[in-house]
Amino acid sequence: MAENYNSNVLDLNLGGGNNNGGSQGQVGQSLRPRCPAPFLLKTYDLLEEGGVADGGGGGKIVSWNGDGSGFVVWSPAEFCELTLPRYFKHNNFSSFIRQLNTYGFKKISSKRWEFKHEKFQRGCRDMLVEITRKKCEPSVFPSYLKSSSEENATTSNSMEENNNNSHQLLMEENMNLKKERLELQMQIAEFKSLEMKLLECLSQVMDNHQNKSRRQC
Amino acid sequence: MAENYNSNVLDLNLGGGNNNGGSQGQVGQSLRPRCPAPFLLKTYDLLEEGGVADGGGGGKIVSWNGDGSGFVVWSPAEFCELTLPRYFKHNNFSSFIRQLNTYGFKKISSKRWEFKHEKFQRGCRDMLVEITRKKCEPSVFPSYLKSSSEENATTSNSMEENNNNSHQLLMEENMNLKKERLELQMQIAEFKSLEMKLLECLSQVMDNHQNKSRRQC
DNA sequence: GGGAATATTCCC
DNA sequence: GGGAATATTCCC
Repeated sequence: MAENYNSNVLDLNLGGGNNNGGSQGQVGQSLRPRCPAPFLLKTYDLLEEGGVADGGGGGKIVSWNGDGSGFVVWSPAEFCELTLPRYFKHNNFSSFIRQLNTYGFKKISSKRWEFKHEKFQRGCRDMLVEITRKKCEPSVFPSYLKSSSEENATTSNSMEENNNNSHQLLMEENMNLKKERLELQMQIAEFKSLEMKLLECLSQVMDNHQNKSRRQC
Repeated sequence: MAENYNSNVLDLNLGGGNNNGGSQGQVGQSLRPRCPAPFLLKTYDLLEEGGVADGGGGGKIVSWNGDGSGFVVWSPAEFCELTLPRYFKHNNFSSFIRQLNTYGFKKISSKRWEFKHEKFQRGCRDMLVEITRKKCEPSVFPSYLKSSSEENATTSNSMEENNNNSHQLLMEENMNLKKERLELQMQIAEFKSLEMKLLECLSQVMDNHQNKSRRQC
């Protein structure tokens, strides 16, 4: 039994905020949260417990796959009805899938509901801390931000009434630019910290190398 | 009875996304959502129903205030235990309060849990659509950003002639921001190339190291 | 799959 | 009270 999660889908205090990182730019791979996201812990524990052992019919509802490198939802219907509500505040398969995607899991079979994540493996609960939510890292900016940089031409026709409007637009663009600037500055901060770490690493490796060479003389 | 919301706190499909506005920049008050936020509807309906009529002891749990201009949670404990879970996915008073604040309600008594919102009144369910989530409209930027955005605040007194002037200033600031952006982007490009070189260097050193070790065996 | 809105939680 | 992270939902 695992009534430790949601008794009645209430009394739960694991849900939202995670004391991860606070307000620190949080560099891609560098800073590591202290504890895994609640979603990951719940999903892991749910597997350790077999979802709910069995759905009454004797068949498994959900389990690790053969080599523990992923997991399979054998019975989506029972999974939704019996398993999900005991761990989460819903019983929708799609919400569960949405979370899997958010954390970078991949569906690896078209024939059954099997999912994998490099850092989500049987016996490796400690590794969960390595899994982070996908953030929009590569092209940092929301789609609506991209436009503003190129189309400020404002094909103004009716100048009169266009005044207020264009002012509004300018203000908006301005705001977006500032937001963008902040994001760029944060990226730069991250690069700086990354560079520092790389240099440190390099110097350690070289030190290490030298020491060994010396010892062998 | 109002088991129409959360039977077992599940089966609920009203929760999250609201088909309001789509992806349209959504300027302050202009675009009006077609339907009120789920939170507002639930809170309104919960009042129409008296929370759960009474808590068994005969006393009201929650109700409109005298003139219907606000509402009072008479018994927070019962409200959490009995009312909240029937309408929401939780039983935490603080989460309920957080939502009230998000939608701009005000606590109007230090002696009891009474809340008001101009557009939240008994008999005016249609008015709920006017209530919007507080977004970070006024000072969009995190505190540490404010500096630059306010330096040009132009404490506008003489509105008339200030129009053109502020427009001019905005354009200028805009231009500067774009220039700045370009510079930041170039810095980032450099960092990327630097990172690449460092990583390459590191890998060479390590290769080198390995080879030597091997040779010395 | 993933963007984006709302909901819930945690923390100041 | 409100900022910000995670969760849940809706929609493309």
